[in-house]
Amino acid sequence: MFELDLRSRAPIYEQLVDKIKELIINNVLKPDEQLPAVRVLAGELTINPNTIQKAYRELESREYIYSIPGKGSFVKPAVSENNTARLQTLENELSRIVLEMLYFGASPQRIITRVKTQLAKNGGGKNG
Amino acid sequence: MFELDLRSRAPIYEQLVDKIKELIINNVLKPDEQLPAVRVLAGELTINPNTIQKAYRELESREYIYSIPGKGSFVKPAVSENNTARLQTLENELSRIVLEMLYFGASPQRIITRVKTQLAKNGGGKNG
Amino acid sequence: MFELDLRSRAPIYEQLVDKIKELIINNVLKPDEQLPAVRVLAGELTINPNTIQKAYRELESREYIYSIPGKGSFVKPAVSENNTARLQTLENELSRIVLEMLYFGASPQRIITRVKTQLAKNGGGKNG
Amino acid sequence: MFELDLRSRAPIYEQLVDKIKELIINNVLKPDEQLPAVRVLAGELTINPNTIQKAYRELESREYIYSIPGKGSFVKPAVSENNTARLQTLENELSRIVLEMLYFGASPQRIITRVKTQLAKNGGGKNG
DNA sequence: GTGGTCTAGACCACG
DNA sequence: GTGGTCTAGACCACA
Repeated sequence: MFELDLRSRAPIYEQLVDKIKELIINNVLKPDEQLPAVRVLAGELTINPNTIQKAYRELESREYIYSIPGKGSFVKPAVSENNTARLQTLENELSRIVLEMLYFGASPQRIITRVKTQLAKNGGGKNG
Repeated sequence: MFELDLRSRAPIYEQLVDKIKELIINNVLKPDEQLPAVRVLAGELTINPNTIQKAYRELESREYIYSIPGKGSFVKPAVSENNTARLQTLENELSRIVLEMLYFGASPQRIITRVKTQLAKNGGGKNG
Repeated sequence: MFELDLRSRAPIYEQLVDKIKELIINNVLKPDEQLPAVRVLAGELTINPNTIQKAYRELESREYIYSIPGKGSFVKPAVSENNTARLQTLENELSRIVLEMLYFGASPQRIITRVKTQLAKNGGGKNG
Repeated sequence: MFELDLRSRAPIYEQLVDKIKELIINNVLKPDEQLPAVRVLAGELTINPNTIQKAYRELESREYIYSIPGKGSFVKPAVSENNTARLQTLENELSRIVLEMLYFGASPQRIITRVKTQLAKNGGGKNG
């Protein structure tokens, strides 16, 4: 299910967070779908259950998933409202990256093309 | 000159690196302009000179600045060549962010507009 | 494991970097082998752990080793690609040294022999 | 006469030492030829006379030049004897570099060719 | 346990 | 004056 880079500088739990976030955003994990149980995933990835736990807690606090005690963790359906703050943050990041690409010599054309390609792949339907 | 968040999880020296990188990319700090002396900046920010030095050293190894012992630290003029690897990384980040914006409800139109606005501001001249 | 010259003008951390680099290049330290822990090595050499860490950090940014926080530091397997710049630098050094050897009276024959001997020892297999 | 990189990390006096050493080894500065006076050179290079002084002192202690008080500094003729120690050092450097080139993927053939080319250019006559 | 961060304060090389 | 090096010792995050 996941591929972790145990050699990476990035903490394992953070890699997990990013991977799961990615799967959710790409709609691979559907809304309200149950995530693998902590122990199961720990077994599969042969890493410490505490690390999984930490990743899930992190995802929960960032509102990508929700947990029901005794039942498990589930993908939280995205709400297209009240995300102003988050979108603002993302827009700032976007600007920063565009600027940095220009600084390193990317042509405006190349940047626009890249964005449009990405949008063509994912922007047509509703989240995927 | 800078605003640091001493409570943040991000190390101070890394915040410094990011801020200065930003100032350089935004051409606020011009090529070959001298950066504040280690001790001076440390005094202004009331943090340890070693922390500043660590940030400067990091920026130097990432080729954003250069330091001349006994003289000071200076903004390194950008060379727009052989940045393939860096640009690749940035493009991946770009894709990720576009995807995440879509997930949080931003319309493709809004994203494109934002990018074009940014390019209009900075893509015409020479990073300025 | 190492011998340091504390009186030398060369900084301790730099001597460390050179020694370790040498051990890696000579395949004494094998790829993915763990380096001594910062505190352990500091204890053995009776120098400050920060100095060791500085050396390790330097080696990491030069891509000779990689560090996993909480795990340790390890020898990074060499990738023989895109080292054009580094090889160029080394070739210049090579020329300089050959020239200097001639100046101090070494015969061309002696120089060639020395190089060939070195290549015979290490150029046949895979750096071993 | 010289080109100094005032932005380089390398101290100016050291750059001077290297440049002059190079000129001597390449026989551009002939044996017993007088070097430019400290003040003159300082004027030409617009750097501090102390820096020139330091470079000359360094070259003298390394036996590349000799100074006659009140007269000036002169190129010291190379003696092809008693250079065993120096040649030993150079051979070690040579080995180190060859090894490092191999490590970074240079073929033995490429290394040999480079050395032979250098020898062809400079190894025919007596010092150049 | 590991490496990473930060502080306080000393000393040195350079120009 | 500048940046560079080093020490001593504290605290934190990760697994």
